[in-house]
Amino acid sequence: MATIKDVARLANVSPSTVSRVLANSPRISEETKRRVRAALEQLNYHPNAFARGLVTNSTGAIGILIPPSAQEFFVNPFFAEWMAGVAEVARQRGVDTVLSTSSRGEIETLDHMIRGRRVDGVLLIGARKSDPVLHEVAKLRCPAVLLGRPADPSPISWVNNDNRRAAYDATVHLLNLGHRRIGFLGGASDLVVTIDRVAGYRQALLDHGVEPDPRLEVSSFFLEQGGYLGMMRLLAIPDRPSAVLCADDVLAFGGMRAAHELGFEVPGDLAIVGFNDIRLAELAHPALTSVRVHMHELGVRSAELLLEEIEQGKPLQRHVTVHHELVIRYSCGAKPIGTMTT
Amino acid sequence: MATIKDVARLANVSPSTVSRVLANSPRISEETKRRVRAALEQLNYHPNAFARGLVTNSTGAIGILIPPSAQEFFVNPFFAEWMAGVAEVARQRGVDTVLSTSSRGEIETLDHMIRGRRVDGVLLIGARKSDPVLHEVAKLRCPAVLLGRPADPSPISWVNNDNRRAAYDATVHLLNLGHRRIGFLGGASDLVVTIDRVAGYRQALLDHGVEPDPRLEVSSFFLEQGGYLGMMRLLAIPDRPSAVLCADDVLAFGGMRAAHELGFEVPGDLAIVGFNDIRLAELAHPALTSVRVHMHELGVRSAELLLEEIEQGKPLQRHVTVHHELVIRYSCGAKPIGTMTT
DNA sequence: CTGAAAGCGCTAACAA
DNA sequence: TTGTTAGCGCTTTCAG
Repeated sequence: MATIKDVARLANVSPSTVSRVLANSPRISEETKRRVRAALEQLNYHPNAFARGLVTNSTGAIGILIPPSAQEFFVNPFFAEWMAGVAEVARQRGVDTVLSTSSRGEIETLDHMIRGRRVDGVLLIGARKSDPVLHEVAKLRCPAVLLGRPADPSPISWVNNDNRRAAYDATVHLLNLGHRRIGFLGGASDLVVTIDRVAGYRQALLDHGVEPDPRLEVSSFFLEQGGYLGMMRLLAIPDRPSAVLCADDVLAFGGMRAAHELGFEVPGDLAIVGFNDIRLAELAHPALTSVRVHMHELGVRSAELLLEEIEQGKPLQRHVTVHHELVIRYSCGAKPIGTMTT
Repeated sequence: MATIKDVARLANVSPSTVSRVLANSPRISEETKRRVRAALEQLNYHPNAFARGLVTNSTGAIGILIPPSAQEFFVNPFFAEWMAGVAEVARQRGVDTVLSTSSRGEIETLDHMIRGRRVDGVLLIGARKSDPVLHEVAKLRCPAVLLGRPADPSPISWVNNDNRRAAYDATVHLLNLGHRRIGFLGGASDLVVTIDRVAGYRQALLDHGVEPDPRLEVSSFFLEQGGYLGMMRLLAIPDRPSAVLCADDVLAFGGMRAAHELGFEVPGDLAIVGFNDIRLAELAHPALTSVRVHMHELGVRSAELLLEEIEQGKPLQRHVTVHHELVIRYSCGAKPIGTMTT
C-alpha cells in the first residue's frame, strides 16, 4: 500500500511537501502541486488514518453511544430516522459515524471511544435520573450532545423536544374530546423522557379538574410487546380508561393490538394517541393520531451541534428545542382536520 | 491524558512491560502484572487506538458501506433488524461498527475505509448488475461480506436468502389460491435481489401454465412511496392483476395504501404478499402475508463471516444461505394456518 | 517555496 | 522475566 514516501519519491519532492499538497497549503507552487497530485493519483494514495490521527489527535469520526437496551434502539423507527438525520450531516461534512456496541458498561464504552481516541465526540441517547454517563462526559470535558435533556444540572449540550408541553397538548386534545379517564403508557420510569411526558399529562389533567390516578400510569419498555403488555394492564383495571396516551408509536401499536384482542374498538371503545409520528403511524388501522417530534430534524440538529463543539474543541452548553405538533388521525375519534401546531 | 509511558513510570517498569501486561503476555510475572494493573487503574489508562493501529495494522472495527440511497437504507426496518444482528455480534466480539456515510462515490468511500485503515473489513449491502464496488473489493483483496449475491462471478463471500426459491414459493401460494393475473412489484431492476425474485416469480407462473406478462412487472424504489406509485401503475392497466407479489414489506404497505385509496378491498379485490416479514407486517390491516427472510440472522451471519475473514486475514469465498418461510396472514385471502417452511 | 528532522504512542524484535 | 531500540506513516516546526 502506497505511503506518503512513495508519493514523494515518485513526484521528486519530500514527504512534507506531499503533506502540504494534501492539506492544500497555499505555500506550494502550482507546478509542484500538479506533479504531486499526479503521483497521488497514479499510486491511488490514501492517507493512513492512524498515522494522521496520531499526530493531529483528531479522528474525523463521531460516535453514537448505543444504550444498553440495543434492541429498543435498533428496532424502533424513531431511532432509525434520527440516525438517518445524523448520517446525513455526517456525510455532508465528511465524517464517519461509529456505533459503540460494546459489551462493557456504558462508562467503559465511553472511555473506549473518547480516551481511546476512536471518535472526536459522542452522541448520547436519552438520559436517566442521575445518569452516570453524564457525569463521565462532564469529567472528560469532551464534545458530546445528548438527545433529550439531563435530569440533573449538567454542562452537556442537548437537543430535545418540549416533551412536557407535547404531552400536555396531546392530553388536552383527549380532554376536549370528552375523556376523563385517561391512561398513560410510557417507557422506563427513570428515563427523563418518560418523566417529562408523564408530568405534562398530569398537568393537563389537573388544569382540567381531573385528579390524576396513579393506577392509570403504567411504564413499560419501548417495544411493541411492551405496549401490548402495558395496555393489557391498563384495560384490566376495574374503572378502565376510555383513552390512553402512549409515549411512543411502537408502544401504541402494541397497545392497539392488545385492545383489538380484547375486543375493544379503536377509537369507539378506546381512544389512543401515540408519540413520535413514525411513518407507519399513518398506515396503522385506524391511522394513529400522534405527536410529531421531527425525528430526522432531531438527528440533524444533534449532529450539527456535536460537529460544532468538535470544531470549537470544547463543550458549548448549547440547548436546542425542536418543535412538535399533534397530528390528528383516526385513533382518537376526532375528525382529522390536519395538525395542531405548538 | 495518560500514555503508556506514564503508566510505566508509575509502575516502575518499561513501556514494553506495560504493553505486555495489556496483551496479558504469559511471560510477565504475576507480581509485575499486579503492579502494572494498579497503575493502569490509577491513571485510568486507555490505549491510543491510533498508535496501536499504526503498528499492528488492525483497527478493531468493521465497516458498513451504506448504499448511495441512504434513505432507503435507514428507513427500512429490514436494515434496522439486519444492523441489530450485526451490532449484536460486534458487541460480543468487542469490535466497533463504523458507518460509511460519505458523499464521495462508493468506490472512493470503500478506499477511504479500507486503504485509509479505518476498518478491518466491510459489509456490503446488495449488489447490482456488474457492480463496480465488487470489482474494487476484489482488487483490494480485503475481508468483505456481501448481503445478497453478486450478479457476476466474484471472489466475495456472501450471505443471502434463496430469493428465487422464496419468490417462487410465494407465487405458487397465490396460484394455488386461484389467481392467474399476478403482478410483481419490485425494487430497482438492476438490483440482484430484484432480478432473483422476479425470476422465481416468472418460473412459478411458467410451471403453472401462465404466460408472464411484462406489463405486470413493475420496478420501483424501496420506500412506502415507491410501493404506492408502483401499485397505482399496476392497478391502472386494463386487465389488472388480482394479486401482487411485493419484493418488500414497505413496498407492500405503500401498495395497500394505493389499493385502499382506489377503493379496492384487500384481500377481497386484490391479494397482496410482501417480502421480509418486518414486525409491522403483523400489525397492518389486513395483516400482511409475507416471506420471512430472518433479517436478524442475516445480520448475525454477515458479521460472523466477516469477522472470521478478518481473523484469517484473507477472503474466504464462503457462501451462506439463510432459510425462509412464507408466513400466511390475511392479505392474500388464504386461511392463516401458520407458516409454510421451505 | 521546499526539505530535514523530530516526534505522536504504541508494539515487537532483539538483548540481557 | 524484563529493558532497549527501532519504526509504523504522518504532520509540523525550524531552517534554508
